[in-house]
Amino acid sequence: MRRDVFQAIADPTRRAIILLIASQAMTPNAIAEHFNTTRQAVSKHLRILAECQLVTQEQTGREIYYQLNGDKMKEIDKWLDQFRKIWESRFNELDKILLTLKNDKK
Amino acid sequence: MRRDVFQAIADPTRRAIILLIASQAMTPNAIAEHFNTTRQAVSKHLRILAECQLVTQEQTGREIYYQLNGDKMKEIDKWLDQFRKIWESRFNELDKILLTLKNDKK
DNA sequence: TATATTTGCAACCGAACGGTTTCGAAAACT
DNA sequence: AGTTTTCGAAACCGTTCGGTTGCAAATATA
Repeated sequence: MRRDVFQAIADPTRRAIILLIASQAMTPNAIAEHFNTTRQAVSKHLRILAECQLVTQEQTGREIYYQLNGDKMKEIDKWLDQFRKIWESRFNELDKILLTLKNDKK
Repeated sequence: MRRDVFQAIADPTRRAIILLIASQAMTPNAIAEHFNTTRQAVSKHLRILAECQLVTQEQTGREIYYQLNGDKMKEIDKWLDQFRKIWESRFNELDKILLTLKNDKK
């Protein structure tokens, strides 16, 4: 299937699901109550989220609790890190210019 | 069109383009040289990236330089912030437990 | 045991996606 | 002026996506 985290968070419904279960594990039925779609559609989204390990399942009886996997969320954060360095270096360059202007004033 | 940042970064080629032009603005032809697709395919990706304002264009003559818009990248960072708070609070709870255990030891 | 609930899975459908090919417009070069 | 280069836009094609409907399996309840 080759699902990755970035494709998983591309869909707004899936992002809403992630936000919903971030603070508390929930069952598919409970999650589906928050959306205007069928339970099966939510189940499909959960399957995609599980495939890329963004959520983990925990079965108790016939109920399955879905929980957010924070570590996988950090993968996105890690990807953003590449650009933070660039932003930072750009800011430093701007900083140098501002410092130069300051020194020129004196 | 309804393009948003999350859909834009869902495609691996687009993420590669973003990384490529992050440090230096480039023309579509120059970008296309880095991929095994046609220039038109890259142009399509650039259009999508431009639609959600992840990249900005700057025309000089017949060449168009595409540049990454860092502010828009921060939108992703902002979205992640919601979860950082949750991670943090979870850590704090764990921290409390650990502290309690420590105190019990004494 | 019979019935209701919770869930995943398969089939189907219209829309969107990613790609190529083709074309036209504008700028640069000879 | 004629040619080359750079680029976006349109048409087309196969695949994937998000959704619904229907069904089967497993657990709980009467």
